[in-house]
Amino acid sequence: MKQIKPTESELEILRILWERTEATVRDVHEILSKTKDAGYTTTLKLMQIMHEKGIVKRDQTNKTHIYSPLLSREKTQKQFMGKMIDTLFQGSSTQLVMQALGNHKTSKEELEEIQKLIDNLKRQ
Amino acid sequence: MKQIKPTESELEILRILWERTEATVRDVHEILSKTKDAGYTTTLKLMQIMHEKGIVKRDQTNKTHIYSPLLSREKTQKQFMGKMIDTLFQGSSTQLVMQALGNHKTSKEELEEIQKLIDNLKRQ
DNA sequence: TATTTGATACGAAACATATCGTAATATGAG
DNA sequence: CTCATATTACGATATGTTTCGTATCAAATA
Repeated sequence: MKQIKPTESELEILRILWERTEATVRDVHEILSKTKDAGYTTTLKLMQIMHEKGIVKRDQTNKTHIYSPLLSREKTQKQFMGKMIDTLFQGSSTQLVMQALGNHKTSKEELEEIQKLIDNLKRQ
Repeated sequence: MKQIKPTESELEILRILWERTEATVRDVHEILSKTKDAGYTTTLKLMQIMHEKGIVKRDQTNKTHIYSPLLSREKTQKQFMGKMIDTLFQGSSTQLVMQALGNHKTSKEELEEIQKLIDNLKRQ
């Protein structure tokens, strides 16, 4: 089993691809350049590398290639969460949850949604 | 405000320092080498770099230096969680919590502890 | 005191990541 | 068809991370 671990920059690109399911380099670059200051070829190169690594696939029937993610958001979330829980939360996902809830303002509605989930989990 | 972001290897060392509040290079290396295959000087160098970066402080009154963390576990947790929520969970800590709860087995006691926290939060 | 042992310091090498300049190429406008 | 433009490809550079060999030094010990 191979563990592909996207880098920081790759994650930024993946985030965009996850949102729109597919995009060209220009699309991605346009969005990226709103918050980040890098040239077009930089984004291109990154996406080419991601393709080599198997992080994204691309349709190159047309001159302008269209990229889409091969790693699912869920799988990637799990992967990073696992690492995080191990090294930062002493293996306890509960600690992580407490941290997350304690430090970020969460609306009443969201809290209730979480409660519902917990009730379900307890029932098993 | 400077953002010190420990690397992967640095986190592994920090984890050990957080657990024992202080340790020598040998201590750290001993523990590390149980799970990782690297030479003593590698660990030493890493800890020296961490010192330069201000991630750890060291008492060098004796020949054998004693290291301790300068970054708190809590602060580091927050930092990484923040990044994670942004890039992987669309800014929603709730989504992260749901993921964490859904994917890892959590005991009934822990679930109740979380519920207590939620009740408190809702009361505010 | 001379030797061994265990520690730090230093520098180099091997990788990986991020950035970008330039070249090649296809497409569409005139 | 020719030219301008948008795109990909390629390669080089800069920077950061990880690894380790060798040198140096201090303390214990024989």
